[in-house]
Amino acid sequence: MSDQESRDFIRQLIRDDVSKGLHDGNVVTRFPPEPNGFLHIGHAKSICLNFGVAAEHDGKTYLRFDDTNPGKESEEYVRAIKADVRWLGYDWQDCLTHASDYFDRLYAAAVRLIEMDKAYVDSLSADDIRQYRGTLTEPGRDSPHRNRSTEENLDLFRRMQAGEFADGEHVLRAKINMSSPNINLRDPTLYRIRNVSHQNTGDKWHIYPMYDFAHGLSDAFEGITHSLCTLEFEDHRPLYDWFLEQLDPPNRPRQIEFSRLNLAYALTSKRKVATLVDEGIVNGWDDPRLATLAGMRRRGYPAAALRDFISRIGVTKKENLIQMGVLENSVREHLDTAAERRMAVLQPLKVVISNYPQGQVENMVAMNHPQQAEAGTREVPFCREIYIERDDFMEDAPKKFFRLKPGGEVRLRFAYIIRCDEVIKNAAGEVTELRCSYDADTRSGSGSSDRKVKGTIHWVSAQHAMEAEVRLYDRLFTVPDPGAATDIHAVLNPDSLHVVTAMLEPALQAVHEPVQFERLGYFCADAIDHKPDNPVINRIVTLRDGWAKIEKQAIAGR
RNA sequence: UGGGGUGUAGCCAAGUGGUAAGGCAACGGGUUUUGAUCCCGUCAUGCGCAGGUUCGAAUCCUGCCACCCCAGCCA
Repeated sequence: MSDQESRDFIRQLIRDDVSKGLHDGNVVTRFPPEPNGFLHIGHAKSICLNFGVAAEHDGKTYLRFDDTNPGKESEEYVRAIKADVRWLGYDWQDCLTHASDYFDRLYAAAVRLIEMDKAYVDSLSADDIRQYRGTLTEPGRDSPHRNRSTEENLDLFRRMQAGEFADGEHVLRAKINMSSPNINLRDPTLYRIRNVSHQNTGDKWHIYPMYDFAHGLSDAFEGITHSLCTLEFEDHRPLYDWFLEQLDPPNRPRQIEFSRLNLAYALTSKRKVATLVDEGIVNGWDDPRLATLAGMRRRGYPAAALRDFISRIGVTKKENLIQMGVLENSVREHLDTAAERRMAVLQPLKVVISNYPQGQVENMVAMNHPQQAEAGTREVPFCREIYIERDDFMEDAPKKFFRLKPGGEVRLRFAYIIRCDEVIKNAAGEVTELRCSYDADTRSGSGSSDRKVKGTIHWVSAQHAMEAEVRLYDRLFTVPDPGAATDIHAVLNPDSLHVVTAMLEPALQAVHEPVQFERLGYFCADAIDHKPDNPVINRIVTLRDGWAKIEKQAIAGR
């Protein structure tokens, strides 16, 4: 753990609590997603914070599904969320719960509030309740049902749960203060009628608790010491505390707010992502173009890189917009140290080495990692006909172009230096083949020549290469102006997924399963749409497990 | 315009009265059989603004300004 990680205000505050002996020095946190969609990069901040801070104090963290709104939630999402949290590297051990696990206790707590004359059944319509609530600048008015007798409230509430009423006929409200300057305290709804079955409790309940009522009490039931949530719940804290004061549970959690992660150009709104999925614009919540954790996993982002990214951005109460480059830098760093290198050619251009013996095959020794000898080596077959990347040749090359051009020389990585002698074109004037000659003294590692050339390029043997379909992905769904665009159609980029044919070297073929080619993710270190003027574009292709990395050289003049 | 928050570089972020850490980005240079990596260097006389207190202020006080959140029977 770095100093940076241990210094945010939440960690300081928790450290203070622990040193003061609060909660006997225990730290218990929770990550409470609603199972109504997949987790995205924003959730990673909350997961890392909650699990991280508890682990630092040998505490525990609950994974609690906040499933108080049946109909919008599903078991599919529960499974996906568990998988994502695990993949991110966190273990909730035996602390897996649901708000619905507490429905009985929550109901009992509501009854107690009624008995204390702190809650009542309101029979106003949703519209009327809104009218009575007042506005930001005007106080609200008491509902005509606010002074029902305890007996009548109890009876009505029991019958709400018994299924005697239709959705919306009644709600249970807390009796607090209709003229509070904090709108959350103007008699908030505790329970509403929902005659639908719940993924966890079936048809047992006809009423379901609201977030504010369920959340703080669930925290208390679980012995949560620090309930970390995002800034928009700041106004809810007085209400959170009100429930605890009224019901006085043995454990008193404390709510602390921090600012959510906003990643520039990334689409994280559940509603919008759901729309993309529902309309078939992406191939599901784990589409590699999405900023979901599942999408990033399929894209080849290591979980450790995501954790590192989260630790870099810090935890504060300030609104923020993190640049994509910070994430990409974390990913690049992790891939660079861990990923083995392979060569591949995405857009092949045939090269015939005319002075290389017909039929001869040499096995060139290639390092699997340029810095880490432990990664070992592999043999890559070399012969007279090879493919190079079309972009690695330029007929009218500018001065600064270091790769192959007519009459120019370039190093074939792990092999020889070649010179371009002849450019062959078709009737349309397109370059179809290059005739080159090689310098036999420049074989890689032979030590027989210390000749240097400026450029080094990838290649694959035409005879040994396997042709495979590879999906290339642009970066995450982007918006032209991250602050401005809210219209979902403005963010669509349907051309961002390409299926291309690549020529893969044998060592990559071994880990490449053709039927699962979409396991190949694509990562733009310096993406085209990000920095249109940057002449250097580095592509890193990664495999998710048993993965390799393919790099390409820069493309000049783009 | 009621209530709750937040302002330190292009983006994050430390700093808690003793003279502005660090990261990303950017820029300049070196090494390199990936134009990658790596290495070296540059990048706030300034902390939203204006006053005040103090030997000394990003830190304390006063007054402004800007931005974000709240009027679901969503979370």
